Amino acid sequence: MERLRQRADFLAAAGAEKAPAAAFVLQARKRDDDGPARIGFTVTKKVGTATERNRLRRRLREIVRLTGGPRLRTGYDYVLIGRRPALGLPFGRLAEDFDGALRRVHAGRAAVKRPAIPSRTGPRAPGPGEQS
RNA sequence: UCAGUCGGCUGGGCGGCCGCUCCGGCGAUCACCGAAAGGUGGCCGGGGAGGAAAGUCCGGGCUCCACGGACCACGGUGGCGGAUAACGACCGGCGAGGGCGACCUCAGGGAAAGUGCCACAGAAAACAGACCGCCGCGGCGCGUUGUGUAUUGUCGCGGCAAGGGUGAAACGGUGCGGUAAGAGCGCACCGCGCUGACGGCAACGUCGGCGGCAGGGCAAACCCCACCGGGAGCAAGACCGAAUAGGAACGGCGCGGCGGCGUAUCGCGCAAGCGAUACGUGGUCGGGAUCGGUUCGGAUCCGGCCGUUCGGGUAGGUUGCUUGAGGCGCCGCGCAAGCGGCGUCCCAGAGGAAUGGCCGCCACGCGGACGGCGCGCGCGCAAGUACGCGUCAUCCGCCCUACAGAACCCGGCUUACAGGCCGACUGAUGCU
Repeated sequence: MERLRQRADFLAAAGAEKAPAAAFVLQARKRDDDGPARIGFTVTKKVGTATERNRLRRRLREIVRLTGGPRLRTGYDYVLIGRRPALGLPFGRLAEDFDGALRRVHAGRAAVKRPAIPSRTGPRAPGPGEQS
């Protein structure tokens, strides 16, 4: 699994599809090439101390390694932004949330050419395009 | 046995499955990403967080920059000795205070160089002075049958600072003598100042002599004195090095505007033709510089485009990057901090940042239940029994571990921390 390292890649992913969950926010961006899927992690200082940030990033990384592997699409950059609840939630729950977020992110990409989204009198938050 | 003081160590163990990172070896010489520099990818073996890695409060190494010296400014330190690469930290003495004690805590140059401050309270806060008060004398009154004395009130003059009260602090303290009352006025002890001898490297201590006491506190208010101190930091620094913009050199094609003619190509059109672009040709108008030159006129160059090369340098990459005032063991020196010698070991090196995720068993700890034993105590004639404490065994549950994550490296300090272990010492009490 290739990791995102460059700041520019993170900034590019920040403007793409987002899928928030209790413990994290998943971002996904389609690149122009067909290279392998890459993933990066963002855990800010707001989350907690250095020990807590390390632990949070390691749990997220493990979820991606165990459950994400075959589901990540080639040519995509993913970014997981860690949130504080990820420290306490059970591991199985985190895996389910990641699975759901991945589906929403891919579906949102498919519906990206819809002009119908302003017509929906719905949520102004950049939430998921569908309810799961 | 109980109570306590000080110091040190430790910071769960074993196993299973799946991963991460670094090093070495083998394999491949290939594939992928990138413009390049460079990076990623296989198999085997080995290494992989802390006592605080933290705060970044001091000190050093290392790197770059600056640099003749002195003074000033600014900052720091402040009894003495030792140790060190260095320090305000460390070790051992010294002083003051607290504790029965082991020991703990605190301040540590100068207040007779100067300035400033001392709130509130209090009469008075620094230079002496006197609110209540104490004492004497005088006048008037009270008292007395009268006079005097004693007592007492009030006014005036004078002496005093013992007592009261205020305060963080009140012009040395306590006691005795002394006195009208008092006062270092006199004496003893303590304190203070000066001084001598002895001990100690020294800070200082011990003993003695002299002085009747002069000099309130704050220097963490300014200040004075002595000593120390260049600045910035691994995002330091070194090397490699895009795109874009800008710089330099070389080469090539072209002077610029306007209209004319010719040729070629393209578009539209059946065609004639029209339009656009490029090249050639000559006409007219025109900016700057240089050259030879009397002017006219002429020549070259610039302002334009294209290509190649070079240097600086951004993103990015590589390095610095872990062998070091290093760890461990033994011996020697030292009360100690620490120093020396010998032997031995290599012990994390990430970089949007590895050292992890899930699980099983065990140990430790905490809570609960029940039972056994011991002790205390209540009830009871007694058997016995309620309650509390300690301990042991079984079962169940909880935490399934505290504080916390290297970022160039060391020496200290400070702060956080579930628990466990060890040693030295002190005071009570019991037994021998």
